[in-house]
Amino acid sequence: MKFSRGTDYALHSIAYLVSRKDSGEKIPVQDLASKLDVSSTYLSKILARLVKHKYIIANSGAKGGYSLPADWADISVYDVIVAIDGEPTLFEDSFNHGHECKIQRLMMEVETDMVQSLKEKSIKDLI
Amino acid sequence: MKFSRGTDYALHSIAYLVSRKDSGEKIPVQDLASKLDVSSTYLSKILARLVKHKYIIANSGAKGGYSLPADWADISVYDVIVAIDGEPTLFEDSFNHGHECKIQRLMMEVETDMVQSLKEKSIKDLI
DNA sequence: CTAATTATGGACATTATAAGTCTATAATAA
DNA sequence: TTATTATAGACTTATAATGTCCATAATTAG
Repeated sequence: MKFSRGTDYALHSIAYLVSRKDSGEKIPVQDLASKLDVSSTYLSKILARLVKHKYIIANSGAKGGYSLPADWADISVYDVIVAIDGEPTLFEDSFNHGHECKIQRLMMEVETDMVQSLKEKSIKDLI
Repeated sequence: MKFSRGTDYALHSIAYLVSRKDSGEKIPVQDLASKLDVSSTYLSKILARLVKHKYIIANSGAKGGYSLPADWADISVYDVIVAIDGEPTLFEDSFNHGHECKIQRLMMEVETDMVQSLKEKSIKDLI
């Protein structure tokens, strides 16, 4: 019933990138990892998924690191969650009674509301 | 990011009890277990938690089984979830930056909305 | 009363998944 | 061309949910 720690790492990483965006510097994973007190190899894996989705930009080589794309302000908290954990689903009905199952339908409503709510939360709100 | 299967078992069990309440019969765990195709020993453990919270009534002995309390209609989906999984929390901030952490605050909003939504869903809606 | 029936509880085993590590490789710029 | 950075795969570890087994307690039909 929780989002993964990876999502937490991702959100904090992006938040840090946003806070530093005006400096123009690229931030290597080591910097982020020590900031968040997480192993850099593990954080790498998390960030790689954000790169795949183009929510951050990876720059190899000396003076490289991660930076934000031009359209960073459009990213929502929902986007980050999907990139890390996949589609958030609150409830998996073990007995697939299908659409006529009231329990399923009821929980789906809650899930839909939550997703909507997450989509409305922008990365901009993390500043 | 999901509610446990136990919650699913619990909701379906209660829904069945509700659907049969007019018959006045007590439903033994074997009946519920075969209905849901779950082992009865495991389902027992789930139901025991509902009994502790007085959401269902256990009756030992021959012709015994589970039944509903007088105030069954007041039970919410939220109540059942708390009884089985404990308080639902969507997000556990690994870096407890406390209240000044925007990420934490933002996710807490989503969580609060979800809890509110679950509290509004009544067991009556499962009929 | 007593025997059959039902629930409860504790210890244990299993499984699934998240979390994390290690190491080799690819990319890039100084 | 070398140092620096990211990527990727295989692997281990940790943790929690899930499930089993068996002994015990409660209750009621007969």
